[in-house]
Amino acid sequence: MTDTGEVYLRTPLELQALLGARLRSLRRARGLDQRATAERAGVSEKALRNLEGGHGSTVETLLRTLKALDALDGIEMLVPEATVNPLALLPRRVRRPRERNEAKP
Amino acid sequence: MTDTGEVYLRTPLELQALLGARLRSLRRARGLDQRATAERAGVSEKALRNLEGGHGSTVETLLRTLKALDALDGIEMLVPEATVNPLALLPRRVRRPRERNEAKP
DNA sequence: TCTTTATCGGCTTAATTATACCTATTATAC
DNA sequence: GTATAATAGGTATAATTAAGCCGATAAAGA
Repeated sequence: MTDTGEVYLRTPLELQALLGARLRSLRRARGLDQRATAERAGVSEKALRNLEGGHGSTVETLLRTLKALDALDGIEMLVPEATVNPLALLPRRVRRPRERNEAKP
Repeated sequence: MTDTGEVYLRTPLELQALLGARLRSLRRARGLDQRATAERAGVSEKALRNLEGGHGSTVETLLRTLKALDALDGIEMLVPEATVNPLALLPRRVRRPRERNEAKP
């Protein structure tokens, strides 16, 4: 991050690498090794290695790992409930994207 | 979340659904539709629908979407740099998991 | 009513990831 | 030096996801 505190990385590859590195640090801060963490998360050690190494992973593997590391609260901050009124910041939008009901097959 | 502010969902499926719902709210708060968001993210509309619907997704799709929504700062909070000294909280661990160097192929 | 827009879900094929297993490397313990 | 533990990375197969299509549904506007 820059000295202003923003994430400056751009490519998906760099972002994955950053996320993985952070997860690894968090795991170590918890005093857990990959084997124990993978077992708690219910994923394979290889999947955890790929996640930590930034070599491709699924959202499910990520969430399972976060839970195993007791870091689920991070989701709240990652994507907080949007309490912002969508209408408040729509200069160019004419019609408001309405809430859709279930589509009946 | 409970009134104490914690995430109470358990299963990976529920977590994916929550994450997807949050992303959808965030997208709407930005005044974007799925088509424009998918285009900005560089993913297919189907992949974005799966992500928002909690129907399985990859970390790459997640990160691309977050970037398209200008929500990358959330990563900082999701998994902050672990400045905690691992040795400080290792009651049962005998040896410290050392930093490994690159493995030479 | 008819049209347009946004979303949804199914489908097929291609690409990616998960799993299980293996060997190699590094650091620590003995 | 040897043994052990933790991590890295390769491979083959199975499972999952992405992409690109398609038609359907619901809401809003003309």
